[in-house]
Amino acid sequence: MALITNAIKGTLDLLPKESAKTQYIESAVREIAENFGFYEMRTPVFEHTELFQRSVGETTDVVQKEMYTFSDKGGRSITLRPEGTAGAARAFLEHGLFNEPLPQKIFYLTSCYRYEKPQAGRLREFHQFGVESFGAATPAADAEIISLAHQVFGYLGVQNLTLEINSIGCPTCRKQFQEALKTYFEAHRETLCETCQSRLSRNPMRILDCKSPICSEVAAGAPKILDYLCDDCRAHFEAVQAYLRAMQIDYTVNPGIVRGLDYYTRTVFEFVSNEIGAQGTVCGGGRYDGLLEELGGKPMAACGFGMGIERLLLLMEAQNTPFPERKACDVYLASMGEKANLEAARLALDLRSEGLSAQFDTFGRGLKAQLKYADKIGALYTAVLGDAELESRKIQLKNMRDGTQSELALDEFTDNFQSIVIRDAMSAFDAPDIGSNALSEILSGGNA
RNA sequence: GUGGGUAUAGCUUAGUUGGUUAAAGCGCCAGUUUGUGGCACUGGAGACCGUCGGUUCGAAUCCGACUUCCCACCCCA
Repeated sequence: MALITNAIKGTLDLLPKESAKTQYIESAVREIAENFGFYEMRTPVFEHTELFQRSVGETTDVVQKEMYTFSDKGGRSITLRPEGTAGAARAFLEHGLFNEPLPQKIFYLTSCYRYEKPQAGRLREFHQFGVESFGAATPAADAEIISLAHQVFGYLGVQNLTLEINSIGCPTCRKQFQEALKTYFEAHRETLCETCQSRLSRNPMRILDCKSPICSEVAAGAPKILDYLCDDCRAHFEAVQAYLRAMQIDYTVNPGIVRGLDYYTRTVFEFVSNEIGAQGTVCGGGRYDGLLEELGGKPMAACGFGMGIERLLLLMEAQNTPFPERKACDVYLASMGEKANLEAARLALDLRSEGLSAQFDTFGRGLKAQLKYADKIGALYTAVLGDAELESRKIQLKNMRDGTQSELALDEFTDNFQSIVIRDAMSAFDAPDIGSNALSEILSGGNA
């Protein structure tokens, strides 16, 4: 088949077969966020380019080479969001949410766009679940969002994730640290890899998480940020850890954690896996006390994280995490003959309005083929409807799992079928005798 | 942006040292007598062999470029 074109590089189509898994993750994440008091915010896919330059940082890789930026017809420079925090912060300020009760706790579940070379766990369009706690300056807020992410992983049954935390200090203590780093690495300049040599002037903190064995050996002896934290930052970091211990969340302090977005201050953290390839960070975030002011608002503390949905899914699949099955078709209405076809359509609508999943033939198949189809789509029951049934006002109901067949009154089909579905659900829960007695009463009501 | 690998029906693959209508399994559709799924059998649809160009009497097969997807660097979720 010669297609006109294919999907854009680094993008994925989510087909019906796979969408149930993603929906499951999304609904889990929504529910947990709300349990924590975080409510959804939706912002546009695109923003003024300047927003990301100011928030993510002019010198970051994301801004310098990964953004989808274009001019619209009005000559504005527009950028597809490369991450979720900037838009959320903008909306928070624009709508005066700082006048609402603080902290304002929001979450988002959206697509993000980064022009990168695709590889395992890295796409050009990907999806993030993110959380922001605006206005909260205390260590409890850092710990709360970390525990939220932790709870998501626990709920979904994800295993073997390590939580790594660090503090990169506030602008004042970080400056001193960077000076110290620079002089240290300057002394080892010759042994560093090429990229790290260029990092030396740009952002020496990056050298700390270089994967080259030589660089990491040099980095091991480098000054530690934790030794340079000012008293406030140190106390904050200690308190975050105290909260994590109190909530029994395992973590390791990794002084090498350096986030690539400029807005971070103090706490930074990552949930990392080694089971999904080189891009192992499933969730990353931290505190960004300077961002709101940087965007033109009053100084206000905040923290948040982003979680990669595709990476999470990848990880769950790698671990064979069980997913709930998509709701099956309760009943397939197999019909033959013009009148029966019409009756099937009417019945299906009736069943559906009662919240049952019902399907009928829209393909023009014969009876046998309809049964076959019902089997393929996993229908729990098939109702056979022909002239004879129309005549006798009784419908043949076939249980597709055991093949048994029974007769139901056509005129009360929906009600009768509904009780059967309820009975099935009860027996799946191993219903006690009292329950089934009550049910058999219901069942004997309108049923032959 | 830099490397390495890859490309044949919807999917997974076969295709001999270039040689006629490119093959199989799965999947899809239909049938196996009259109104009943799963199993089996039979048949059918479905591929300009990633694209363009080159070599050749002749290219899925050889050569080149481009593209795709995969993996790693880089960076990040």
